[in-house]
Amino acid sequence: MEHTLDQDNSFELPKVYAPSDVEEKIYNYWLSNHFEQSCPDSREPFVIVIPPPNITGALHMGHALNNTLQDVLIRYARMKGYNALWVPGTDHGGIATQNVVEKLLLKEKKTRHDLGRKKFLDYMWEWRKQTGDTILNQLQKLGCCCDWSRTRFTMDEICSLAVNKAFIKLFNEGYIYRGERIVNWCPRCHTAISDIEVEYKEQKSYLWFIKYPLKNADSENKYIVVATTRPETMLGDVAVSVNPKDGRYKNFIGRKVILPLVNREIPIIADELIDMEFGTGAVKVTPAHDLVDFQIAQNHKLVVNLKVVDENAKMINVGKYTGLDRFECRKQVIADLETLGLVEKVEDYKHSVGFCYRCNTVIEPLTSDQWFVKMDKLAEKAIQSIEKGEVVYYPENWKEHTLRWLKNIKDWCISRQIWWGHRIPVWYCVDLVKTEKLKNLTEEDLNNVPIKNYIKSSCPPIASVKKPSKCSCCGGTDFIQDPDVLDTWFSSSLWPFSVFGWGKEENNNEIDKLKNFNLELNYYYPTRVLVTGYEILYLWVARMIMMGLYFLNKVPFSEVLVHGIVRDMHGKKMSKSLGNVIDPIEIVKQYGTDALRFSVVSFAGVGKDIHLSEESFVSARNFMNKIYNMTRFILMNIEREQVYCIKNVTVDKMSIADNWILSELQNLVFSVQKNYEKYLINSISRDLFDFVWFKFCDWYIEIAKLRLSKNETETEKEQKVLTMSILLYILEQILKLLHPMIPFFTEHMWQKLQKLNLLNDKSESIMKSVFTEKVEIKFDSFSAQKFELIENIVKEIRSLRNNFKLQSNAKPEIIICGSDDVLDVVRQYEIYILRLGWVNRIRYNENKPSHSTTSIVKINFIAKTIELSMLLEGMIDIEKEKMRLKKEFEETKKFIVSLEEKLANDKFISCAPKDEIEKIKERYILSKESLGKLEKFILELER
RNA sequence: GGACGGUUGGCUCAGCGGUAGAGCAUCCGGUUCACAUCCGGAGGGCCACAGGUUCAAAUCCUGUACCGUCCACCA
Repeated sequence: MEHTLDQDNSFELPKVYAPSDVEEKIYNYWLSNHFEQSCPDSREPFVIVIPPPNITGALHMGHALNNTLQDVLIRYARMKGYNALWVPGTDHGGIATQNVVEKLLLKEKKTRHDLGRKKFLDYMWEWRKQTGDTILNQLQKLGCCCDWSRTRFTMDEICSLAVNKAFIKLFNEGYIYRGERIVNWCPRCHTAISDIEVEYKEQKSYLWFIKYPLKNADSENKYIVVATTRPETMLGDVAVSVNPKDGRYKNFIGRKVILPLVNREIPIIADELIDMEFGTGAVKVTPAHDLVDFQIAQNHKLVVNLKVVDENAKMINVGKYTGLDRFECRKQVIADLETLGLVEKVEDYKHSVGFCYRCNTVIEPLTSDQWFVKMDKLAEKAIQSIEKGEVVYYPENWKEHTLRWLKNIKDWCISRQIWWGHRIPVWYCVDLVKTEKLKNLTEEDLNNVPIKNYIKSSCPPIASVKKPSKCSCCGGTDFIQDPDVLDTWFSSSLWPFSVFGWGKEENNNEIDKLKNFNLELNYYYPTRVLVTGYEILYLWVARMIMMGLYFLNKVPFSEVLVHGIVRDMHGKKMSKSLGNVIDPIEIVKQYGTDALRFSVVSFAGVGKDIHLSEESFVSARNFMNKIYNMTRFILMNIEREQVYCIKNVTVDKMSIADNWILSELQNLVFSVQKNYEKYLINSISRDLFDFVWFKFCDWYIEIAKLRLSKNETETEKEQKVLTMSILLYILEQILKLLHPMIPFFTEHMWQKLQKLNLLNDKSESIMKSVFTEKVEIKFDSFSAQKFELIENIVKEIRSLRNNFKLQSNAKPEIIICGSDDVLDVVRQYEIYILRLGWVNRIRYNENKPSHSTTSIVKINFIAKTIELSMLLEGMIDIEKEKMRLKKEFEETKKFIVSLEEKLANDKFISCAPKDEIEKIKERYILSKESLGKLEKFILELER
């Protein structure tokens, strides 16, 4: 087993960083040292449970985003001294998974019914063994430091214990009931699904106005006209309903109509639920296929289960229409009604239609016997907790959304008529008489017979994992288990504690592994933060809160970090059918894992969707190369016999550049910590990018080169050691700061530096290093401020060079005029300007010759200006110079006017904060000074 | 029907009460001993629109438009 990484002792690195060469090695190094593992100790835990991906899943950008964020948080927490644990695992994925496997079977021209329940499940388990861990392996490629020794699966032994325990407890305490209700039925998946699993989409359709002939029609009123979008369901109508307040229909209430095509007599009733504005104000009531109609029919004690569409979406109980597909039947019904002259009109109509979120088939609402969880009391507890702030949402607005949903919660249909899942632990006492007829059937066959047909309806069902020994009601000893399985989200809702072995008590001796689970549950639960996209906030997150509170009396996590959805550049959700998918694995191949992670994290504003294209990753890839070369440069300048450490760095020997970069580092370190607390990961990545590239590389390293190249005198040697020590210190800090986002690169470099004994922090792996909360080198912040002088002068020189199209190798002379205090600093650090401005010589306080161009450089921190002239023999066009200066003169003048207005404004002086007024005053002085100088230059040119 | 979010340079986004920022793209110039996946410079925005609050508004409030999302018993 490989416990260390091979790193040679050389200070040289190849010219281009090749992530693919090192990533896998590094990941194996982590694994073999178990750095990602956690066990309870005296530290405070920081726990995340992964939103378990479906076993059918292949890593997509959404996973990349979701898991990178979690990995960043876990790595940061670990460096901050928490006992960090990230629990990985997968979800069995109920319907979705069964669909996938059924499709595979179909290729062999078989259905699940051909195999039968047992064989089919064997087949599924085998399939899951083969491919179910694909996505977890892909997470490893992403660099995720989950504790793999704790990998769970919602259908493994440990999680199943929790599922059974939870169901039985809820059942015995009266939260679970069975009842005939309208459910959302998917005719393709052949199961009920819950309300939130239905996806509504706008559809273009028609609104048909159908005349229902009145019984005992009078001359005035022959018909009542109803409007419907689903004419085929009229065959199952049990009434026509109007609003009791509707004047138009006052005389109709209580009368009867003859339902066309079936010639059934149905009443006209009045119900408040009817919207008078809609259609004709009269509505057909089809209780078996519409939720509202079901309620109305119940209110009026009408038949509620007159089903005309069956579980296959075929018509039943409707004479000649029986057996037709529902949409086929619609056409027939309309045709027949037209023949009878009963279609008054047809209007174009847009309305939303429910689709199965798993297979995109139009949902058929129908009455069915299902298991439900009573949600009101569970929700009430969750509402209180969220309102008390026991769970905090980032961003906050999801709190309100969740509360609103919880306050309007409906009972949760948890039974599914599929085979893949946790079989409902409920047993029915078998009616031997009824079963006599079924005697020759195997248990396999019994599964296909509605349980009503062979159970004793008088005996209550018993919730139990194992077959009960005796019926408490009739003493019978024959039982049959409910054939349905639980909604996949039922097991997911227990995830934050099922992964820690909640449910163990009942099975104490059965699984050795569970020995420590009580201890662990207490230590790790509740977890810290849940990271998820907003699309499963109700489906999953809210339910976890309810279950956590119910079973453990504690919310399962104190924070919810909500991120957005990954979309393409046109704002479309990425999907295979649209062909706009960007495969993270491809990006990894092309740009490296770190670049992928850094990109994704940079784009991910809290709660905001992110838009990606192939090009989105280029910038991060370039950044990786930049920091690679930055490291490479520093290593190139190492001298073996020297010792570099922060002890070599003393304030009195430091330059303004040293002080400046350390002060900038300090600001960075503070803001990074603050932003982690608010989960503003994208701000962190931006700040790091800016510091590293624009401050450290562009300025500090460039200046450091000066001192690194000189190595003769004792002072020079001392200066070189000091500079190298600072460079190495900052490099070390940059690596630590970046590590949570780009773990591979930073570990790679850490190992190298550690081996060369160049690090302050002696941790063997950067994963185990300690986050530096405050810069450990003392620096002088006043000196740091002075760096602005150098920066502004250099920028101005560069700008002038480009303006006058100077050859890149040309080294002009410049003249700088200003007050002594400023010039003292400039003189001291003249060498910086010579180098960065590519200037030959600087003269001070001399008169500028006519062949020069001049600019004003503003130095904000002391509110002074300096004059900067560049000598350009034969390159000056006096007229152009005048124009340039005049333009600047005018702009400055305008600006001064705006400042004067402010300062003359009494209200501004009395209302604005002091700092602000000071700032304006300084600006005013600065601009006045500039203006005077500009005027002088112009006059000189005109002479 | 309700609610939420977005609208900032050609593109992707940051800024969220005090003189408009970054990356990419564009243009100009570059083999100065880390990096052309680079270096230096430049152009480009009355911050969707209309009102209001404020000494001061891209930033707060109200309304409108467009885009996006979620929720609802749209028959």
